[in-house]
Amino acid sequence: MKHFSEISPMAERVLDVAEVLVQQQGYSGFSYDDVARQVGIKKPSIHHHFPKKEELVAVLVQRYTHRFRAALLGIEGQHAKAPERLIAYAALFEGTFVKDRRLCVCGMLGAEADSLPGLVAGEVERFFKVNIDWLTLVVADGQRAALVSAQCAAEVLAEAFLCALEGSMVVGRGMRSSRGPADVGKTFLSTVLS
Amino acid sequence: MKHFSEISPMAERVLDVAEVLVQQQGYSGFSYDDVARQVGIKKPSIHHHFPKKEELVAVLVQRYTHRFRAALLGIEGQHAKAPERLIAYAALFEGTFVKDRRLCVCGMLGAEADSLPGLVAGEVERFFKVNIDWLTLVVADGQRAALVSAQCAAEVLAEAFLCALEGSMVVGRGMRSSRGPADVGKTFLSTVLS
DNA sequence: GTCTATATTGTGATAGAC
DNA sequence: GTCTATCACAATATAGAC
Repeated sequence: MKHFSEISPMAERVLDVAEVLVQQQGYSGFSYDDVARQVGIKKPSIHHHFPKKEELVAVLVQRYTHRFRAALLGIEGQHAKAPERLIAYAALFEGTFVKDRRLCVCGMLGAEADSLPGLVAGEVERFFKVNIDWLTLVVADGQRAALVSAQCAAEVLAEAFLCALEGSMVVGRGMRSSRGPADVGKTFLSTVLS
Repeated sequence: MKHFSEISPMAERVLDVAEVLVQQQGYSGFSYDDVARQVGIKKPSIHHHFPKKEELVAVLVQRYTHRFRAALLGIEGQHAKAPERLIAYAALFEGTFVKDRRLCVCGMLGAEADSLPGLVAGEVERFFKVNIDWLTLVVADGQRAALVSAQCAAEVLAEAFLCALEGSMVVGRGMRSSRGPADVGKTFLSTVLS
């Protein structure tokens, strides 16, 4: 399989379109024809860049995870303390959700995990691991500085926080109204930060 | 559209099978043929009971919401205080998830909300409203008794709790391991209960 | 790289016999 | 109520010309 860093500009455009489609319709909800129409080339041309759907989406998730890691690095550079970092993390999800109530790519694919090809499922798993690992480090740091409640283990708190954010997008979509990830994240943090 | 209380035994079996398929594969991920094979009758016979997919799933969600309300009533009968009620509520989700990592029907459909027919989207919205309303009453009661943190409004806390539970199923599925709704619910509550 | 054409399979849905 | 047969269409995917 190709690595996302060595693909052509047109393949990049394909990924851009497919990413939004995954966020809106899910893996089984979008087709090569949807992508082709939005990109402005024909269906077989999409197959030229990504022979199989499984590969297209796997590369898409790889790129998504990579960009997420870059954003996490950005947060580390902008905020020194755990509480600010966790708020900035929630803002990442909010930024996705405010654009037409788009879901996190891996939130959507996580829900569909049962019917996902192996390659894709593996990349989704990796995304969540990366996020929980990073959150665990931030939470543990906050606990050492007595800025975050030490009532629960860092890893447990980290995972619960991630679940609340992912869930807020699903629930927010299911109800026409409701709060977004920023609000739910703030609520969660208000019970955990000192 | 038919009401779920006045359908034949065979239609009930169809709903049973379709419900699990929705939880595993989502609305766009299952087909009338999948249902037919598992029920043991042919595809057109499914259409006889539910002419359109939209109707089948709408009735399915109606029944799901109804059963959920019955379970909520059961919790009120078994537990008097808010903390116990909230723990029992999380156990409801855990009960679903431990069966082959099944998702909440409306967690799955909420993620797919963008590509859902109107009838179905309406029923999903109703499910979430019912749950948040009930949770809000329980949380408010707990706050009055000083058993639940009054730092946040009852409704806000209720919605965050629901999000954490729905999210725990999505994330739990996306990672091969991870905690289930019971663990995540417990973590959330440990920060909120006195 | 892109296209037309096509293979193959699957989908929701209907007609009409039993 | 269930079936066989069939429709119209959409899906992933490939062959081969340009």
